[in-house]
Amino acid sequence: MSINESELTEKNSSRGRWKQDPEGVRANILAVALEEFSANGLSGARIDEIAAKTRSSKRMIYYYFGDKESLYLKALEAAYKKVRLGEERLELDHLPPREALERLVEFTYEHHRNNPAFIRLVMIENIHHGRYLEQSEEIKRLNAAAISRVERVYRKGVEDGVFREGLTPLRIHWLISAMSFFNVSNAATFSLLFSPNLMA
Amino acid sequence: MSINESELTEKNSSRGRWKQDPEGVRANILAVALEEFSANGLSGARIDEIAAKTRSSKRMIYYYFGDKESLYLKALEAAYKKVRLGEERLELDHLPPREALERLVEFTYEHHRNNPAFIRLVMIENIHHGRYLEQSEEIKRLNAAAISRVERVYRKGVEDGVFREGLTPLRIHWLISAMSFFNVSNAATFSLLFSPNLMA
DNA sequence: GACAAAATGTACCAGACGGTTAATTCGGTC
DNA sequence: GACCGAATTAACCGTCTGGTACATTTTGTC
Repeated sequence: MSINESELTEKNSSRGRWKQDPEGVRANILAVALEEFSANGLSGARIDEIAAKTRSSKRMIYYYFGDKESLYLKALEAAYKKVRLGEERLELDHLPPREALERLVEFTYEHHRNNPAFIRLVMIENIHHGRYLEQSEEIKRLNAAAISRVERVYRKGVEDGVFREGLTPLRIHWLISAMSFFNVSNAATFSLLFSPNLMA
Repeated sequence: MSINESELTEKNSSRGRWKQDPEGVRANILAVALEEFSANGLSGARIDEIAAKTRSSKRMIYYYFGDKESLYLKALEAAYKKVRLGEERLELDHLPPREALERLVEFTYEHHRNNPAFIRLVMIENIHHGRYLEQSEEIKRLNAAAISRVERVYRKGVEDGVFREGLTPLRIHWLISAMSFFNVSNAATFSLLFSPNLMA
């Protein structure tokens, strides 16, 4: 799943001797697509532009992904996979509830801060009313797992008496997301409010 | 050029007598544009589509607004004008600080909830890194005024001893916005988490 | 009612863009 | 070393879409 950037630096000087590397090409296209879609939106992104930034060609995009929308969906999937996998690696179940929650919050905050592309993709998807998210059983599964993780931590916390009752895992997830998300998502419109004459 | 134009077929049965209403046309175009841009983004919105939903024509859009980006900017401006004007009408200065703040929070929350088109436009603008907001002195002015309002309320509140010190008006504005915004902005991706099997 | 200026209608275009066709080359296999 | 399917290339294509040219109608003014 990692993108191997080694070799491939062959100069096809003598012959048209390109290396075949299907998985690499796929991953490379996906990475570029993620960046482009997140920067320009689904309709704003240009297949030709994506192709140009890729190590391969436009034809390959269609060969592996079929059409623009499918490519977008795969990019979205990849982005969600990354966050959720990161959360899973925290191994919250092995921690006392309070620390688990702290760790989750910190991870989420840092992840969002370091991955504005993900945030923008989610914003874009929300503008589409989640039309594409909806089509991905994979993403639904990943998100359900995320909620489960929160639920396990919360339940244990309530049992231990360190968390108050009456909250739902969904609400907790919402709170964590909201605070971490908005900071990044609305950074642009907010940074305008930091203009000099406002800092009096 | 040819002699026989044969144009009297049925060009305008009732003597093409359309009404002229510049301001109305302008406003109508803006309203439709706001809706379309907020639904499809800057690149996703179609001028032809906007024109079709308008009472006038594509020609008029270009006559009054020049090009697509300018139209988008004017729509964005109109949206901001509406919120800020709403805030101004609250007349917070005439209220005790605590009530003023409550009133502002409630207004913001309700406004965002009732104007998802505005929220989506702001999201779209953030995806563009605020490239267009930046160009509008009008919006900057409106936002600065909004911060000032918060500042006056906060300062009076601190003087009266009902608010604690150490906060900045910007931070307060941020908090109010964040909580009201996320609810609407991420409604789509979150509603998927409400799927039946998650409500256990 | 003549005239200019503002406002609107009609028809059209050039380029962008998503997607395709058909041919070529690679990697492995027998 | 012939053969086949997977991978890849290069050249196209049809349509969509932002934008325009030009004619025409309305309104205000003298």
